Amino acid sequence: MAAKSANPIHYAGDLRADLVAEAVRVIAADGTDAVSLRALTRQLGVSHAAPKNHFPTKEALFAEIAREGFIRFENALRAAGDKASSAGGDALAVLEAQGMAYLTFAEEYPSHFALMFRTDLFDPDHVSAEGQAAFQVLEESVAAAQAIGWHHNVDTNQVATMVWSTVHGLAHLEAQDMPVGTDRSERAEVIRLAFGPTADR
Amino acid sequence: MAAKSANPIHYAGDLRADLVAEAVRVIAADGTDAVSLRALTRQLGVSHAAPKNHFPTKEALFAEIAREGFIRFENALRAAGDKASSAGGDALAVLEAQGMAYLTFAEEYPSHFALMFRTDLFDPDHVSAEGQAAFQVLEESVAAAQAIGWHHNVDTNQVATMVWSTVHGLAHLEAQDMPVGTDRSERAEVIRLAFGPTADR
DNA sequence: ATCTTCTTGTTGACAGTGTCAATATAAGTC
DNA sequence: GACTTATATTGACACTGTCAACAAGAAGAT
Repeated sequence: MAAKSANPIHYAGDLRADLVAEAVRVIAADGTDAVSLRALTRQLGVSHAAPKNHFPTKEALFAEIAREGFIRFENALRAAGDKASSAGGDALAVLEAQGMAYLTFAEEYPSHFALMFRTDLFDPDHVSAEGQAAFQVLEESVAAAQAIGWHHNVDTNQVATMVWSTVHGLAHLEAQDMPVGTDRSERAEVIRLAFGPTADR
Repeated sequence: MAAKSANPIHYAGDLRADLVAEAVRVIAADGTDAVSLRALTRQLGVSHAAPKNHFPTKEALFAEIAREGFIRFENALRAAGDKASSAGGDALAVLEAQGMAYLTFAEEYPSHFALMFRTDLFDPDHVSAEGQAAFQVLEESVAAAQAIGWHHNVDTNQVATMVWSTVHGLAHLEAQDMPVGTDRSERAEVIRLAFGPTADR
């Protein structure tokens, strides 16, 4: 009867998923710099080199979190748009709903959001597909809003960039706890201000 | 005749300034995570503990760079506003000029910009005064634009937040080399889109 | 001028980090 | 059964930020 084997070979559970989950926790608490692979392994009760099999490098772990972030992100945008649409909202209402979803996402998944745009922490090529898919959702909504008259005489790319920038900037400033001058409860007003009716609609 | 003394006691130059300058170089090239105090000392030819006298910790070095960033930032905003104003531009033209200055700053000082909003890398209290001063410049310009009719019936804080978010978001996305869908040469159009004439002006 | 104190640098040590190589065990495959 | 593959282990390496103890020169006081 071997006394407490020193070699429990297989991890009880999904180490890959648990590494991601634990890293997400650490990032939310103390930022991306606070992530230490060895600390993660200690927390999960495995040896310091165990992550190697799932993520060859720390960068790979970060890339995976960012990738998952972009996927959830796109889903959140689509869900918000669909909901607004089936509630009878017009194309501009859909766009506003997606803007709010952007902010909600950044608030609900701060760790993912913190990584998604940190191109210095991982190779952006590994998530470019997911990132472009997310931007495309916004771009489609912008085009739809233009079709009903909103900024109808302006290049779609430009309007989409404006929309994305506004909502991304607010999300980023809020994520950094910047004193944005206005209360978070008034985010909808701020978005409506940028997306709001123009002279030609 | 002492052969190449092993103890050059005083650094020939301003070590504090050189540490900052070298760190800025590294950040611009490889991001904040690539900054290593020991690598900096090697580059400057001093011992690994030399920075201690000027920056007790790495965080202090980052805070100093961010602080300098916010100061230059405020100056850039003021200069752009003054220039537009004395060129005969109205309050809205001033605001647009400051928006462009925001983007130019992020482009010219990418390292400072990368640090300024990284509240996980240093104590934000150390730069809050400089940060608020910069935001106040924008807020004043917004108030002036409202005085000539632009979004005149909306809370100034909300409009200022919208303005800041848009311009900050675009700067941040560009800094991360995100495919913002529109060319950089069209940034002015994007800003004008967000700050542009509304139904009531 | 001498003594003292302060500033700014030095060396040496410490625990902690990511990554690699070599190894061992369990699970899956023929 | 034997063989391969996947997953984990230990041990090592160079590197990191920080601390303590110390030294040399500058600045000030007497």
